[in-house]
Amino acid sequence: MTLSTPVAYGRGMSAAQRRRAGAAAEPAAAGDTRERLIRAASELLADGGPDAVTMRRVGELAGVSRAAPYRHFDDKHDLLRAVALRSLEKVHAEVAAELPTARTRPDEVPAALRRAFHAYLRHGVDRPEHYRLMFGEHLSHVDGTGVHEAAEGLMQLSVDSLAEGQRAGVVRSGDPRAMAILSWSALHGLVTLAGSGHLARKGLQTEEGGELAALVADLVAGLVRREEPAGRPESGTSGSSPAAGA
Amino acid sequence: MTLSTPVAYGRGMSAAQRRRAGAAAEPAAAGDTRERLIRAASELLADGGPDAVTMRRVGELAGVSRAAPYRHFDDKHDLLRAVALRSLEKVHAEVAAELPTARTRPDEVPAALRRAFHAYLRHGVDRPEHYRLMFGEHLSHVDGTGVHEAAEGLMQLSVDSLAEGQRAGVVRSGDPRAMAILSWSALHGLVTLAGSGHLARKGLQTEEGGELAALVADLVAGLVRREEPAGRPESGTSGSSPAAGA
DNA sequence: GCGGCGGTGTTGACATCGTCAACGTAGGAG
DNA sequence: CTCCTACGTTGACGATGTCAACACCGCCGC
Repeated sequence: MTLSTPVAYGRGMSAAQRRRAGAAAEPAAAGDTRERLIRAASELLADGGPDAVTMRRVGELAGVSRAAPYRHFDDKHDLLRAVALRSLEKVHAEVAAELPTARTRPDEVPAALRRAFHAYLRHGVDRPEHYRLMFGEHLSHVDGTGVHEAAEGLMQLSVDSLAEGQRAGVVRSGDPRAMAILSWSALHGLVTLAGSGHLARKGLQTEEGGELAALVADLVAGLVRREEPAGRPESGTSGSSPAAGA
Repeated sequence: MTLSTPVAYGRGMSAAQRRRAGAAAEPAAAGDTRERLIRAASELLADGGPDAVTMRRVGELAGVSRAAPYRHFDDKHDLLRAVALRSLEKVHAEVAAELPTARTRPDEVPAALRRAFHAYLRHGVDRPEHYRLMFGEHLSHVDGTGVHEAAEGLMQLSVDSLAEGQRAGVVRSGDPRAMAILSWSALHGLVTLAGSGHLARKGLQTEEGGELAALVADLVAGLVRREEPAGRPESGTSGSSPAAGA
């Protein structure tokens, strides 16, 4: 496929104007181009997969020329790293918003954990390309500057809430870090499996009731101390006994 | 880096002769070049990561020209798919060799599961690039022809042994498929985490005693019915209670 | 005021890559 | 013998990541 649209980079362009227009409010104007580059790369990634993310296209979508990104990022990897960090912050926020805290009533902890795990799963399944970017290829591979730390912070969320749950007496005893690693691992695996089509994917469409939801319920059930207060309808597929991972 | 070795493609070659020779019995000599191409790609992948796998280099390493691979594979993806399938077969064999069967004595089931899980982990950690190829990017992404099925077969191994363990009364009850999915997910996550450097990696050097080994022990402990017959020394890091996932 | 300077952006160019088309050859089928 | 098919080779094309060279613009010290 040959791209037929040459795209007018003309100096006139609208970049400058656009900057002026929406600049005022936020960190908008400062590093405006940089911001647009990240967003462009992110969009291309989501729409067309990793192969669609091309420095030229990123520049084009951001309204600059093909070499402009190199004024803001060392490298293509560097740009992708920025995208990954953006995504990690987002997941972090989404998960943290659901996680039980010291103020959560103890009997609501299991439900909170389910919601948090579910948020993680949903994020991974809804944005598979970003997920792969974060935890797949480039992260460990080349560099991890910042990404490692961000991922670490993400896991720390689990560690903290599990410890919290133990203090409240609703999470069973054990090294919370080991439990967090295993449960995060399981979530990670579920995202991968689901994204690969190995799992029925429909399970995630509604908040509850799907196959994935059932597996998450199993996972949580393995973490809590006894029986959860049955706040939810039967969780479909899964077996009867508490099944899942520390 | 400019490659300076032009490689002598001599017309003589031996491919045709070799084909005639072993054609009858197996796929042994048949597709000699094809075989070398796969191995070359595999080697390049292991040594230099995905970016090092280039059709030109693959051809060169296999002793043919840059376009020769296209006589055996549709595509670069097609070649990589063949490599992935090769790896999957290998993991399958390694895991299957350790997995408990109907002939395994019930009290040895936990140890067998530990060994099998460990074999999976070791494979993933030792050949990170191949692992990523199998379960990372290209699998779900573009095509999964054959790869999906192979991965499915891999998981079926777990399902079967869990069911077997249930029949022998040493694995707790529950839907074996759900348990297999969660435990495989956890393993997958552990491989990813370990390969990303999020985990201390040293744990895998010796068969037992490392952090990863401890996590595997936790995982298995969550699957078995009661207490395992304490065949192993204390497993370091992990908490006291059965921790891990179905 | 002004001269320089760093930040930002642009185009030109290069090596490399995946891939196709055209061509050559060698051995088996007719 | 001839033709066909399988296999391999080189030439070429478009696309890509990246660097070098150049242009603009706003800000600093003089």
